[in-house]
Amino acid sequence: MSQFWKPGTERPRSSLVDDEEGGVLFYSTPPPSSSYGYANLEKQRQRLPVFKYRTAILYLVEYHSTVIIVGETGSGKTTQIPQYLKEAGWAEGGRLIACTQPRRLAVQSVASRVAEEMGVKIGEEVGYTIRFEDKTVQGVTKIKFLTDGVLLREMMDDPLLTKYSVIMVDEAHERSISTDMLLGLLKKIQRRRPELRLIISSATIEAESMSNFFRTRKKNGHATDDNGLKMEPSILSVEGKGYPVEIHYVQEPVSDYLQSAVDTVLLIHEKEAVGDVLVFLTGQEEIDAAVQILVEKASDKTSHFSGLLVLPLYSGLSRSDQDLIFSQTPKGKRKVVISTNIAETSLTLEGVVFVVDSGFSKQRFYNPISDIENLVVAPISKASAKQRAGRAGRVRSGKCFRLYTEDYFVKEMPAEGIPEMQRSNLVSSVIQLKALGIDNILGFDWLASPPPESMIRALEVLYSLGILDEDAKLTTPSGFQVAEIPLDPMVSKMIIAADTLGCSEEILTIAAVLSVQSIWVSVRGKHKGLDEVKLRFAAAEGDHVTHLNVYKGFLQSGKSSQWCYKNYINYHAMKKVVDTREQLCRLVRRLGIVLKSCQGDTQTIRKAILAGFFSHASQLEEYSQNGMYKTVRNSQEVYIHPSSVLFRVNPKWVVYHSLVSTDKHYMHNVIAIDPSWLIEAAPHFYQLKRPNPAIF
DNA sequence: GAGCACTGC
Repeated sequence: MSQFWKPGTERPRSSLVDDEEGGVLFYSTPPPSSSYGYANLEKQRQRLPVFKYRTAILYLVEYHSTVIIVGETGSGKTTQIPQYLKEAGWAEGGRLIACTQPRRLAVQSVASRVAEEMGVKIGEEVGYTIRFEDKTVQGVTKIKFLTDGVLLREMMDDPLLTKYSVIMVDEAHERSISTDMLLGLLKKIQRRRPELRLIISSATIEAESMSNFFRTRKKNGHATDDNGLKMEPSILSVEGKGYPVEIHYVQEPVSDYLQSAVDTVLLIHEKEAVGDVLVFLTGQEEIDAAVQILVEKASDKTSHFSGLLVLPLYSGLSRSDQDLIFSQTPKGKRKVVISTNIAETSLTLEGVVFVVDSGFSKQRFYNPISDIENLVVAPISKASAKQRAGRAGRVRSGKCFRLYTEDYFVKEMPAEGIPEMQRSNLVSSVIQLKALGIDNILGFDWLASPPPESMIRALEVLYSLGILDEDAKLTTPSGFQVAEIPLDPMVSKMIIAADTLGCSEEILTIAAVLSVQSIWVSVRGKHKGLDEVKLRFAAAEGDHVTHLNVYKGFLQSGKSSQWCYKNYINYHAMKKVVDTREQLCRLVRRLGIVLKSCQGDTQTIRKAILAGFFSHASQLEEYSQNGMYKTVRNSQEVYIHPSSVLFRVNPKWVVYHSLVSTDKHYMHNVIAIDPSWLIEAAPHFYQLKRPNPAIF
């Protein structure tokens, strides 16, 4: 597969096998699937680095309860190991082989690749499951790809995951919350089901700590169980097939990595051979600034910088902007993509030969005391730096320019990032563990323990919502109902309250809208138009009711994309809202919730919202000139976000959906309320916090 | 009058 090509000529064909670890490949030309004969595919399979280890892997899986596979990008482990297992008989007798991925797109693309290699139709012998999409057939499917979140959900019906013979947890090094939870629970399952085999696949040598975690011994001290199965995890390394990447460091620390990144791109263009450039910065604002500087340079037709084609890449981009990034670089041009971390794991760009690494990314941090999540620009880990550099070695040997010193890399950069578990609000995780019968949350065997303060905060929130009782057990029925609904527990509580109040139709719409990023198109510099359009939908009660108006308008337009375009509404987001709402309706009906509309009674709707969000109440500061509010819970200074329809309206009392913290704490999605509803919705909470209700 | 790294059920 190691083909080279001259710029301007047709690019070599590539396939998804090149990329399973790195996420999803975007083809600039459609893959020539018709030319893949079976024999051809078989040869390709045998050329993958992992093929040499086929016998070893099968031997280890046979005799060890847990196998840890350290494999670099492009080793082929994700697509091949499930097939080896199937060929060795692990799917016989109605059993299933599972392979989990952190991302939905990866699940779909890996599954279709494996189905193609096996010459079967996707959804039959090889299937996949992601939320809202189950492409498996019971009794037929033998290899199943799924997100780790889906496997966690499956445990609620089948706690010991009895239908699986082998579970491969892929991308474990990413340490997402669901991967960490899954690993802790799988360890528990293995104690009850010693015959279950686990394969943990990771790109980094964190294998040692992973191995320690899974090291279990029988009480009698033997390292094997009665059937001779070794309890000691084994570790196997598989090399990748990336090309070498030359690493360059700066001599002196840089004071302005943005400027330095721009300078480096210009230098590469001047001195280096052909090949696209990928620059890692932290966020949209920074990226747009860097793009602008470079575009200005490139627009000077007389300078040789006119050969630069500069493009931004972040998740908020529209479809059409994303298409530009994955299109072929025009003849005589050098493509420069300036990206967030999205290009580190989720998306793979072809043709990158040079990487510029700022050494920073935006990371989420959670403060359990204030209950606020913050996005902070923070230094990346060595593991991330390595991953970023690897992006330069996909088509041929490349170069990575790190905008930090070698000394810093060696002596100061942390080896691994902080697991997400330790940087997040844990309300959803705690309720999920409770639903799985894990009573002692604080004593759970975590791969890395979250801060006790975060767990205590989560328990408090769930208790105040009436989801947990005094003994920290799920309440009946609402605790169990909330656990069944795959949404934030505060949103789920709102849905359950709507059942009693008779406005479930409206609240399900609101829940669906809150689960997408934003239903408005992102408009830089076009705020005026958006604001005017918003007035057409704006409700005096606030944003949630405004969302209902938009949803109604969308349905009345016949779900028209034209209508969305005219109204500054994100069509794809609205389609997702409709989808999600449908799924939620189906789910809550199963829980015995009756769909009913309150026919525009916005007071009832707001009361249902309060049932979940009473702890997010804020009061306008008296005599406040600048719209300052204080939260009722802890007198935190907050403001209504300018995107809200209640911005500058400043009702005396509001309830917000979430806080966004930048230079100020902004309340996102706000409704106006009557404070007496708070006591009505949560007497326990408000009596508890305010023994003297004189403030009302 | 301002801004959202990235996922997932």
